[in-house]
Amino acid sequence: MRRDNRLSAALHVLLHMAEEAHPLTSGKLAKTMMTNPVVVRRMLAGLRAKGYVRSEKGHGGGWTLARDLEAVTLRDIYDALDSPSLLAIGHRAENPQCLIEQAVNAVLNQTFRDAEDMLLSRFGEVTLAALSTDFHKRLAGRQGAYNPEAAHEG
Amino acid sequence: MRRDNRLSAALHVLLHMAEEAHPLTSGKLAKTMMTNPVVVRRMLAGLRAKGYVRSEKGHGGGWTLARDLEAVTLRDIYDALDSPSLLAIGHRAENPQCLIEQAVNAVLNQTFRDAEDMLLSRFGEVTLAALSTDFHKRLAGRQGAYNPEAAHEG
DNA sequence: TCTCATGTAATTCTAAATGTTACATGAGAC
DNA sequence: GTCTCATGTAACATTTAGAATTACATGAGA
Repeated sequence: MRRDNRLSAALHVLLHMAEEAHPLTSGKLAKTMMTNPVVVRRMLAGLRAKGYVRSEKGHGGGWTLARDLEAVTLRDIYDALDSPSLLAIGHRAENPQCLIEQAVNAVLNQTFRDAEDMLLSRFGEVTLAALSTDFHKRLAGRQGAYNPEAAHEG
Repeated sequence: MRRDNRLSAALHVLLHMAEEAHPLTSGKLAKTMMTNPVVVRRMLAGLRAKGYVRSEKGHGGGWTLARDLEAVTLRDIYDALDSPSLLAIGHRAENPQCLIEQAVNAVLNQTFRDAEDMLLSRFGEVTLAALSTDFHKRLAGRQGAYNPEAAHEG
């Protein structure tokens, strides 16, 4: 099954924005993400609607963070992306007449619910600030300055 | 995201087989599952390879269970279906040069791994016998005899 | 040898993410 | 004002993997 990358992509974009003082254009971000500007705009539109980022048109325009990194969790971003489904497996009919199917669904549903709850609560525990701290630790380990161009070569 | 139904479908089929003393044809099972005989055969081929079911050709042929219900867990079936991916979300590059992407992946990977482990260990705890018991409880509650035809009407 | 059922390859259908094109809108720069 | 830059968005194309279908070979009774 194909996997939805939007959460990963959104976090990546947000942290890049956090490293820059000026607005970043969707074109620039798209190059960073090796994707298309429209894909970036589409994704960020959801975050803007929830107030996590701002966008401005015209010269010098682009995207900027609208919130403190401490104030935003992965859960917030996940929700802003319209809560894409987390699990790749499921079952056939939601309200089957067949009692066997009901028994199967009962077990699977409970298990799936628990797994989703676990994922969401984990997401709620991690802030963008924590991710940023981790990034800067890695950066210090490399003893290099931040260079978004070089970071995405090859 | 579209969800993979094979685990649910396989469990459903296996429990139907458990209720019948004679072999069930893929055509009959397909009608039960409102799907196509080839889909059923393809799915059951994986289970047969692992020894959970048997198939026989010709008159009176079809599919039968090859193991005790107590001896098979949902995990066994999941593995026999070739371990379809459990999570619908993921990330972009597995070994990104970008340190931001690395930081993002580190958090997401750990979370995803934990969720998958939880699902698999849950699957390992539930036997087909437990599902069957649940089914028979529901059946007793309905005070009806088992009737696979009626169970899948409408 | 006829029929039934599986075995399996090849093809098509489908849904959802992803990617692309095209063009309208609005904000500076000049 | 108008040119350029950048977002906003609709419409369309591509991709991917599961699901469904078609077609035919194989083998086991009746």
